[in-house]
Amino acid sequence: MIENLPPNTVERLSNYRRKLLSYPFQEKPFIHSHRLAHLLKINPAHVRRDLMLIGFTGDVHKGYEIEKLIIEIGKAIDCQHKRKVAFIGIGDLGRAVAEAFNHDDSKLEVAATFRLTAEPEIQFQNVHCYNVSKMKQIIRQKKIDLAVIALPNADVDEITKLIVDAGVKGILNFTSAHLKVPETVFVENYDMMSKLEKLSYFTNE
Amino acid sequence: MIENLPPNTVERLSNYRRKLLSYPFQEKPFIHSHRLAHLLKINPAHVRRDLMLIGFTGDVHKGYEIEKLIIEIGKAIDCQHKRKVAFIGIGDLGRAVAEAFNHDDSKLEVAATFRLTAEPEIQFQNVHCYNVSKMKQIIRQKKIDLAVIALPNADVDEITKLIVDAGVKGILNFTSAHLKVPETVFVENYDMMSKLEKLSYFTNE
DNA sequence: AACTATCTGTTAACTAATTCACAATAAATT
DNA sequence: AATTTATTGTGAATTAGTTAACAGATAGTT
Repeated sequence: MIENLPPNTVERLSNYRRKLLSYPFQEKPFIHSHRLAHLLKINPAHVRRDLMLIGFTGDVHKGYEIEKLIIEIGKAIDCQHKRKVAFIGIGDLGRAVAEAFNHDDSKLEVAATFRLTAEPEIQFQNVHCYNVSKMKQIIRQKKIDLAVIALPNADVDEITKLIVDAGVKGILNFTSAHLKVPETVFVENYDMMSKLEKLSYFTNE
Repeated sequence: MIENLPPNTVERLSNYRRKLLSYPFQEKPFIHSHRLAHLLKINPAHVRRDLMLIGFTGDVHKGYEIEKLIIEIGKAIDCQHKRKVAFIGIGDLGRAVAEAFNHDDSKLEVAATFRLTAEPEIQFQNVHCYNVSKMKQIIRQKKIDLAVIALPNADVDEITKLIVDAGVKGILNFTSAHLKVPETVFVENYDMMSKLEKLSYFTNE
C-alpha cells in the first residue's frame, strides 16, 4: 500500500485496473496514456499523474506495460490480507451490490449478510444470511471490518452504533441518512436521489 | 431554476431538502445553519454559502424558515415540468433505484422501463416494462429525456447510442462502462466496486 | 440604555483536483 | 546523420471546492 494517495486517485486507479483487466493485453501488452484516458473519458495528464503517484513508469514509445501495471495498482491500493465485508439489508439493492462482488476477483470478500426480518435464516450466494440481532457477535467473530448498509432508512443509527462497536472501520452507506460515527470510521455516502436531481438540473436545456 | 450552480451545491441542496422534509417543521418551523450542517455531517459555512447562492436569506436569530426554504430549493434546482425517466435494466439494481423513486415525491417520474429479455412484457410498479427493441420508439413517443442504465455490462454502447438518438439528455450510469456520448449529454457514473476499493484503502489502519 | 451573546451573509484564505505545457527521450523516417 | 514525430514525467497554472473569519444585526439580559 502506498500512503497518502488522494481519494480521487484511488478511485481512478481502481477504474484503470478494471478497465485493463477487460482489455486484450495478451495481444496488445502496452497502452498509451491517451488511449486509457480515452476509454475512461478523462484527461491523459490525469492518467500519467496518477501512475506517477504510484511510481509506475512507462516506456516513452510503447507506453505502459499493462500486466505489470495491473500488479502495481494492486500493490498501491489493495490490502495484504483479504478484507471481509458485511452486507446489511439484502433486498434489491443489497443483492445488486453483492452480485457486483461475485463478478469481481477483488481482495474483498462477502463474509456475511444480515437482514431485519427474523425468519428464516437463508443462504445468499453461498453466504449465510443472519438476522440483525446476531450482527455484533458475528462481525466480532469473523473479524469483519467493512460494511455495506443498503436498508430502507429504518433504525440506521442503531445499526451503525452496533457495527462500529463490533469493529467495523468503513461503511458504504446507501441510505439517505447521515451516519453518526467516530472520526476513525470512514463513511462513503451514496444517495441515488440526489444524483438524479443533479442530472435533472444539468440537463435542463 | 437558478443557472450555474456548482455541481456539489446542487447535490447538497437536494440533500437539504430531503432532510428538511423529514424534519418536524410543523413544531419547529426554523432551523439554524449549524443544526442543518450537523444533521448532514458537513460544515455550517457550507450550508450558508449554498443558500446564499440561491438567494435565500434567513433570520439572524431564528435561522432559516424551513417551509419556505424547501420551496426555494425547488425553484432553484427543479424543472418547471415533470421530467420523465426511463429505466433500462430492471434486475435487482434497477428495481432498487426505481423503488427509491416511489418513496419520493420529486419532479421526476418513471415513465417506462426496459429489459433485454424478450418475454413477457410485464408491469413494474404500475409502469409498463418493454423489451429494449421498442426503446427508441417509446422514448421518442413519451418524450423521455433522462435514463438510468442498470444492466450487467452487455451491449451498453449500442443501447447508449439508441437512447441518445431518441432524445435522452442525461444518463445515470450504474455499469462500469464509460459511455460514449456527445458533449451535450450529461453522464453521471456510479461504480460500486471503485467506491468499495476506496473504502478498503482508506480504512487500512 | 448599554452590554452580551449569537447567528447570518460574505469575503478571503486555504486546500484539493484538474489541466496545461514543455523538456527529455528515443523510435521512425528522410 | 539529421530530422521529424510521438510519448512520458512533471512543474506550473488553473479551476473547483471547502473552511475560516468577521462585520453587521438583533434578541435577550443586566
